[in-house]
Amino acid sequence: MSAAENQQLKQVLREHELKATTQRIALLKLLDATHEHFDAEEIYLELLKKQKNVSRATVYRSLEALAEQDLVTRLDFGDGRMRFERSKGEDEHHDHLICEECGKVIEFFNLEMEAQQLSVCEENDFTPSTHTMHIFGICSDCKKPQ
Amino acid sequence: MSAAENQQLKQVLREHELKATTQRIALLKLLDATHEHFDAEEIYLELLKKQKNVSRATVYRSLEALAEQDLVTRLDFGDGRMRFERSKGEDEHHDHLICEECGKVIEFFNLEMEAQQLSVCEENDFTPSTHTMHIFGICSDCKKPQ
DNA sequence: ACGCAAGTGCAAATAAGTCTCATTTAAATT
DNA sequence: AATTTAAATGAGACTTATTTGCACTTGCGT
Repeated sequence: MSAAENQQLKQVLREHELKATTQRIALLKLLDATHEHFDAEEIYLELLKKQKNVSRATVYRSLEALAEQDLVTRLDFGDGRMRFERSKGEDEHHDHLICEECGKVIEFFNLEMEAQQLSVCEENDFTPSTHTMHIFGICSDCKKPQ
Repeated sequence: MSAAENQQLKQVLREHELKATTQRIALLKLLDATHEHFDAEEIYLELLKKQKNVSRATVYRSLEALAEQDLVTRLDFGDGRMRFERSKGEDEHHDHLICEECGKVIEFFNLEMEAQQLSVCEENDFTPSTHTMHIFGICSDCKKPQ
C-alpha cells in the first residue's frame, strides 16, 4: 500500500539531485510517519526493526544530505545529540517548548515572534536563513503531581 | 593589580557555596575579561597559557558548577560543542544572531519577543526556566564583498 | 544490459565530554 | 599556626555521538 508513497519519495529525492536509494526512501517514510523527534540512533534502530538493511554511517550521511536539501530539519535540544524531523513548509514552521522533566516537546508558532525576528535582523543588516527558538521549562503534566 | 578582583571573585564563589579555588577564580576572571564565547577547550587552553595549572576535567567540572549557580551561561550554537559566557543579570539577557559565514555572534535583545515567549508559555501552561533564540544567517560584513 | 559515479557497510578514527581514583587544598576547627 | 576533612583537582581511561577510509554495491542515464 506504500507503492505510491515510494514513487512520490523517489520523485522528491530526484528533484533534489539525490539518488533514490532504498535506505533514503525508508528513512523519509519513517520520518513522514511520525510526529516524534528521533535522533540518529533511534532512526537507525527503527529502520533495522523494519527489516531494512542500513548502517549507522548511512543514516548519518543520509540525514546530512537530506538536511542539506532541506528535506529534513535538524533539531538541537542541547542534550548532546541531534534530532530530526521531516521539514515542514515555510508556512508550517514551528518552535519548541521542551520539558526538562519528562523530555516532552510541544510545538508552537507565534506570528508576532517571527515578525520581531525579522525586524531584529533588519536592524542588524543580517540576512537570516534559519532560526531556533527553544524554551526549556516544566510542562503542565510534570508540575501537577507533587 | 588584580588582587581586588580576586577578592571579589572569592566572595562571589563563597556566596554560592562554592570553594574559591585558584582554578575557578582564573576561569571567572578569563570570562569576565572577554566578550567572546569560548568553548571548554578554548578556556582550557587560555588558562594553560596564563601559566595556570588546570586540567580539562576541572574546566568541565567548574563550568558545570558555575552554570548551576548561574555564574556562567551555557550557549549552544548547534555545532556540537558548548560555549560559555559570564552570566549577565536578568536585565542584561540577550539572544544571538550567528553568521554562518564568519562565525561572528551578534547579541540582541527584543522586549516584545520576550513578552511573546511568556505568552506562549502561558497558553501552554508551561513554566519556563531558560530559553535560546538563535538566528542563523549572513552578517553585513559577509554579504558586502562579492 | 552496461558503466560508473554516487551511495553503502563495516570498522577504525575523532571529538566532546564524563568518570575513577589517588592526591591536594580551601576553609572550618582547635 | 597546626590539624582536620570534605570538597576539588589532575591524569588518564572511558563513553557517546558522529565522521571517515576504503572496498564493495547499486541507481540510473545511455
